[in-house]
This record gives sequence, structure tokens and C-alpha cells, in this order.
Amino acid sequence: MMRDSECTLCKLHQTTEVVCQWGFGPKNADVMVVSKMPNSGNYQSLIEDELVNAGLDMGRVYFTAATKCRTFDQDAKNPQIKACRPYLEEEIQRVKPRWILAFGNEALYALTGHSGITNYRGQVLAQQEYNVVATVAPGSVTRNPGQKSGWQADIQFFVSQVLGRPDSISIPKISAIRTRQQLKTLRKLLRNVHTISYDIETTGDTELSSDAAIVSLAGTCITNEGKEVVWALPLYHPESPFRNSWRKVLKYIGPDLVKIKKQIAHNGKYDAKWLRHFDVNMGVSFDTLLAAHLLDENRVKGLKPLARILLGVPGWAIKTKDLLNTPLRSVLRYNALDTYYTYHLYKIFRQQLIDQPRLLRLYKLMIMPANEDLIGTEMHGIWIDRERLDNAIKISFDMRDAIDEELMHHVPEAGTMGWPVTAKGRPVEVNFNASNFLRWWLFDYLGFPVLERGKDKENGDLGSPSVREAVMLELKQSQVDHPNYEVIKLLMERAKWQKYCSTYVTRYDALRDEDDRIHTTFKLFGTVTGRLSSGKEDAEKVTGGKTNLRGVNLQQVPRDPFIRGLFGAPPGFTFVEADFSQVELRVVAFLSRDKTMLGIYQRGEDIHAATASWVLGIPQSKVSKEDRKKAKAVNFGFVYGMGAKKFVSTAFEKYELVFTLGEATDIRRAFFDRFRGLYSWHNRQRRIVQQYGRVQSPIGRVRHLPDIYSSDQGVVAEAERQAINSPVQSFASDMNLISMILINREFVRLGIKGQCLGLVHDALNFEIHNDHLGLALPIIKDTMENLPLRKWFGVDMDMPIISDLKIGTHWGDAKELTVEEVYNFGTLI
DNA sequence: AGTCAGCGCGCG
DNA sequence: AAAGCGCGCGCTGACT
Repeated sequence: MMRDSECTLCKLHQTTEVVCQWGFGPKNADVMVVSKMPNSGNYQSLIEDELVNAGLDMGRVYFTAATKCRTFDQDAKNPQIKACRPYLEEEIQRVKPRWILAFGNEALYALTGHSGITNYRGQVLAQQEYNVVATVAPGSVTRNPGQKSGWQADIQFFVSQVLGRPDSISIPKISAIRTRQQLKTLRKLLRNVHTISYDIETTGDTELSSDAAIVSLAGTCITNEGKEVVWALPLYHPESPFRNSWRKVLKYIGPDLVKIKKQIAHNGKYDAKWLRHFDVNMGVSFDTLLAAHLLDENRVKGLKPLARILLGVPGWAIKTKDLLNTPLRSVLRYNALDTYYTYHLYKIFRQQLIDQPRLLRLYKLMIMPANEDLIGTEMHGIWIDRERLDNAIKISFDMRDAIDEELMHHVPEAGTMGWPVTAKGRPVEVNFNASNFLRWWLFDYLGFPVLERGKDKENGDLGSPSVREAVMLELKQSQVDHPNYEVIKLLMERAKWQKYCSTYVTRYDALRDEDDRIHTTFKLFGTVTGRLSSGKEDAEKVTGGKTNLRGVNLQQVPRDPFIRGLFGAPPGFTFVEADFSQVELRVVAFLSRDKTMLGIYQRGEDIHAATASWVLGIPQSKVSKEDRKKAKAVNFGFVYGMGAKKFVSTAFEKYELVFTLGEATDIRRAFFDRFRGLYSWHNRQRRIVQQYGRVQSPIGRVRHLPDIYSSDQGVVAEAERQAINSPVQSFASDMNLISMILINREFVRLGIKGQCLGLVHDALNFEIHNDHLGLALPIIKDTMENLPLRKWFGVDMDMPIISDLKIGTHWGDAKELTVEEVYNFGTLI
């Protein structure tokens, strides 16, 4: 196959200026660079500079493209990439490169068939006759400068692979513990070390499943004489000499293991939970993942990419999903290298933290103590009322099925004209979820108007008609006279029950342990602002798998008492929710120094009620709960940079309120007239992020915003809004985290039987023994309202902070306590 | 049977 | 010219 300037294999030839442009470079090159399309001068020199900097000789590089047509303004979609592949294959056959560097998703797809550049970048993807390393496209780096450092690291990695450079850290000698004698020696060693970096390999998804076992345990130890020793201990692996006695072996070395002063791990909460489950009370005094995140919240945090980028070591991955069928030798080597590289990352991150004392303080005072507390929270779990759950499951399914039955009356016979078919040509099943069937039925068959569409398809077709809630709401208001009007109302009601069935009640049931508790994972590295995220352990994220999934998101339990009322405290205990009142807006007032806002809080008023009374023109005493909720959307939206247009849509979608664009513009203007200080604060944040490329919360948590240097105005504006929001969201959630730590400490000190069950951004949930409520409630409230911010961080919070407490047998029906009740609980009952 | 992207919606 | 911020996850349909 030769270059064909008349090529019509795909539609791109219709719109391109150059059809089928061949690559260039020496015909015997052993390195090939493949990008999205024949590169423009700018990108070409950007790439060449990077490669030369990394030490690659351009004389051995051939440059070409995934699709051979020049298509500046449009992306080539997968069908077009496929159509163009023969040309690329022909080129590869001729040049015969050993190494190929792929830029962007299109090149990745053309070379490997994978898509999803963020998942595949920066690693060797071995193909038949050559190796591929992929990274993001140069265009995406200029658009999002935040990607630049990762992009450079990928290119450096590629070049070091091509050149076969010696690794900067040599692979250590690993002692495999295979005999009783060696086990004894290991125990002796453990008694003589002050630092260990440790890691385990496990059988399954969760330590709570009945067949859970630890396959191997490894460590990198530093002896009191300063010697590094790397060892790996086989446990449950089939080839392990300790296969049948692995728990005894663990028990044998456990006491010496836990006594080691410095315990380092990467995402150690995971390992610590497993070890504690098997009675080895291991801790984490330095977590390299958490350090990496605190130092740069945007970076990749996996051990492998960190080791690649910072230590320059080659990959050492094995298939961790199938450890029991992997030779023991490989498992032990893998396990040991994890600990060895973790130890070296520790040395780097420790130094970086020492160089940034504010971050070091956050790390020592907040991050690591919180990590320890969360181990307890996750292992303890949250109690779910089984009787209520059984009932809720029944009702949810009954309601949904009853609605389905109603809806079926409006469904014609299968195979009616136009009824959608599967790829194989069979008629699809009736499906009232957002499916092809529903779209056909609603818009074609029943004839409701299409109000909104999703993104256009890859082949250029129009996007599918949207059936999202806002669209249904619009139909509900505008189609009253439609003969099938009731279908709309039924579908909206159905969506709620369907979500309950699929996402909540059945999940809760599947995840409940034998003590009716649900365990989730709280990530301290899940968000760029420092909030926690909640859900599954990364290791347990298996797509398609329906069984044995641990972790539900405890931060998105619907407020509907029907669902929230399922969670609670077991008999003898009380559920307590402690909520920071309007904390983000208090922080906004604190940071912006806006006089009106400061006044509202200093007078002890409620800002949402104040806004509601102001917008509606009624006295604050007449503001209803609903009005206040609406005002909340106004406050948060405008404070964080929402425009009038977005305000119109959220007001309708969330509250069914109709504003014209003009009215919204007026409200927005009036809002900033009222809170003038917000203007200058917004501008200040913009200046700071423009100048430094980052912003900080009052206690020093950093948000890096390299996108501020983008050439795209939209991207810049986004970074500016993030610069406004981040310090607020970050500070508010850190206040919550610090509260948890201090409350736990106080509980321990006073022997209070109380357990923190989790954090929901600006709220803490507890389960407290009934006998200790009188003592615990004031501790919770006092701690949250009087955080040692001045002592710990030199921050003077001249702003009243209020914590509202609710108690009940269940989360969903917890009742708010008055201040009086909080402080006199013991005597009031 | 597993993987992936897009959509949509739960929470703060 | 216009632009709220921060998350996790279930379902569908296309693909391998």
C-alpha cells in the first residue's frame, strides 16, 4: 500500500487540506513518534525539544501520524482511525521501529486498540514487534499547562527505556524467608530495627470475606546500625512453606513488627486494616501516598508511577488479581520491591515536607492522625437497621414494579413500527431506564417533543435525546394536555425508586456484614481540595463485578428519611450528627472581610435566611424552610462565580423557580452590591493565582492551578473560580477533620464509649453509648466550636463557629438539640 | 464476559 | 462572549 492522495477510506478527505500525508525521518529509525496527525511546526518542535532534552538523538527518530489527513478542527473518531490503520501498519513494516512513542488518544488507539490515555500513559505497552509508550498530546499540554510535568516525565521515561539507561536505584538483594530458621532470624532482625517500610499482598477484595488471606508480607528495614535489609515472607501462597500455618507465623512475628518505631507504607490504611483484622496491630507513621498528595494534589499517586518518575526505576508489575497462580518467586520479588521503593520515596517526600514547614505541620498534626482515626472508623463500620432495610427493599421494588405495570399500559406490542433493535437485529426489551427503548417510546411513539440532546455521536449523528430529570420537569409543565401526560409523572416517580433499588437498598443489603454493619473506605487523597471521598477501595474497583464489593459512598446517602433512616446506632447506643453550621460561608466572610457578611455572623444571624428575606422582600421571621433552601443555592452559586444564565437553569432544575435572564442578572448585580467585599476578594484570589499559579487555605493547604497559564480563556476562567473556591472548601473540610481528631482524643482520654462513623464534608457522625451521651455531647460541640487554630497554625478565626447537634436512634430521624439540651443532657433525661 | 465512555444523579 | 466548586457510582450501549 502506498500513499494515496485520492484516498476515500474515511470521510476525513472531504474536509482536509492535505489527504494522506506520509511521515518523515530515516528509513532505518529504531524509534517512531506517532501523533494525532501530521504535526504542525509548533508541536513538532515542542516534541523534538523534549526528546533532545531527554537525551535522544534525532537521527534515529521517524515521525508520523495516526491518521494521515490534516484535520485541525476535528478529531478523528475511532472508525476513521481504523480506516487509516493500513497506512500506519505499512509504515511500521517499512521502518521497523523497536520503540514507539504515542501522543494522544488517537495514536494510542491506532497502535494498541486501547482508549483512555490517562489510564495507559507512561508505561510500556508491549506489542508484537515493538514497545509503545503513550502520553497526552502536545496540544492538550499547551491547553492545560497543568499536564506539562507529567508529560515531560512520560517522555523522559520513554527515552530512558530506549537508551536502556542504568536505573538510578539498583535493585536490592531480597531475602526470601523460607525456613523456620530464617523466620527466627527475621524476628531477631525486627527487634533491632527502628524503621520499616511494609506492604502485604492479599487474596481478595476485602479482609472481611470468609476466604480472605494474606498471601505474603514484605519489608524494607533499617537496622540500628543503619543497614538496609529487604525481606519477603510467604504466607498463604500455595508454594509457601507456611501455607497452612500462616496465621501462626503472623502471630509469631507480629509483636515485634508492631513495636518498630517508624512504620512507613504506601496507602498504609489498607495494609493496616488487613493486618489488624488478623490481630497484628500495625500502624502507619508515614504514608508516602498521603505525603505525595499533600505536596501536589494533582500528581499521579500510584506507587509505580511515582517510582518511575521520581526514582527512575523500571516497572515491576505482576498480575495482582491472580496472585495465587503467580509463581511465589515473582510474588515475593514484587512485594519486596514495593516496600523498597516506598522507602526511597519516603526519603524524598520527607525532605520535601521538611523544606515546607507549613505542609509538614499539616501532615503531622492532621493528615497522619486522621489516617489513624479513619482506620478505626472503617473497621467499626456503620450500623444499619436490618428490619427497616428489609422493609425498604420490599417497598422500593414494589413501588417501582407497580409503576412499571402502569407504564406497560401505554406500551404497544413488541415489534411495532420503529421499535429499536439490538446490534444483532433483535427487538430490544422494554426498559424504562434511560435506554434506546425509552427514547423511542417517549419521543417517537408517544410523540413528546425532544427538548435536549446529548453530545453528537462519533460518526457525526445527533446525540441521543436527553431524558434527564430537568427535561422531564419541563415536559411535566408544558405537556399537560398531552394524551399520555401521566406517563411523564410516572417516569419521574419511577426514577426515584429505581435509584433507591439499584444504588441504595440492594447495595446496603449486599454489603452488610454479619453484625449488620457497613464498611466504607474514606480516602484522604481523593480530592484536590482536601475533602475526603468515600467509596470502594481502589483495589476493589472491578467493573462489571456485582459481588463482594465493599464500600458504599456514605457521603451521598439520600436525605429522604426513607433511606437515611436505615442507618443508625445499635441498641444501647445513640446516633449523633454534628454539623458545622454554614461553615463555608463563614469562611468566605472570614477571608473576604465583607462587612455585610461579617455583620450577619457577628450578630448571630443566618445568612441563608437573610438572603431569602432580602430576595423575597419579607422579614426574616417570615422566611420558610423552603425559602431558606432556595437562598442557599443563590448564596453558594454567586459566591463561587456563577453567572446569571446558570442561575436561571439551577433555579428551575432544583426548585422549579422560573426567572428570566434579565431578572437573574438583576439579582446577581444586587447580590454583589449587597456583599461588596466579595468583589475585591475574588479579584485578590485572581491576582494570587495569576502570580503564583497556586492558592493556599489559611492553614496552608495548597491548591496548584497551573491551568491559569493556559492560552484558552475558558480554562483560565475555570482556574480562577477554583482559586476562589479552593481555600474555602479546603479550610472548612480541614476544620471538620481536625474536629474528628480532637474529639476522638478526648473520648479516649475520658474513656467515653463513642465511635466516629464518618465525615460528610462539614459534618461528623458518631455512635455514642447511651450512658456517655451527657459527657460526649458537650465535648463534640465545644471541640468543633473552639478549634486550636491559633495555637496550631497561627490563624485567628474572628468568626463565631457553630456546631449543630442532632441525635436519634437513626440518622434519618435524628432531632436537633438546643444548646441547653446539649449541655444539660445528663440532667434533662 | 469484561472494558470503556457518556450520562445522569446522589451528597456537601 | 461566557464560565459556581468538590466528589462516586449505576446503567446503557458499543466494543473486543
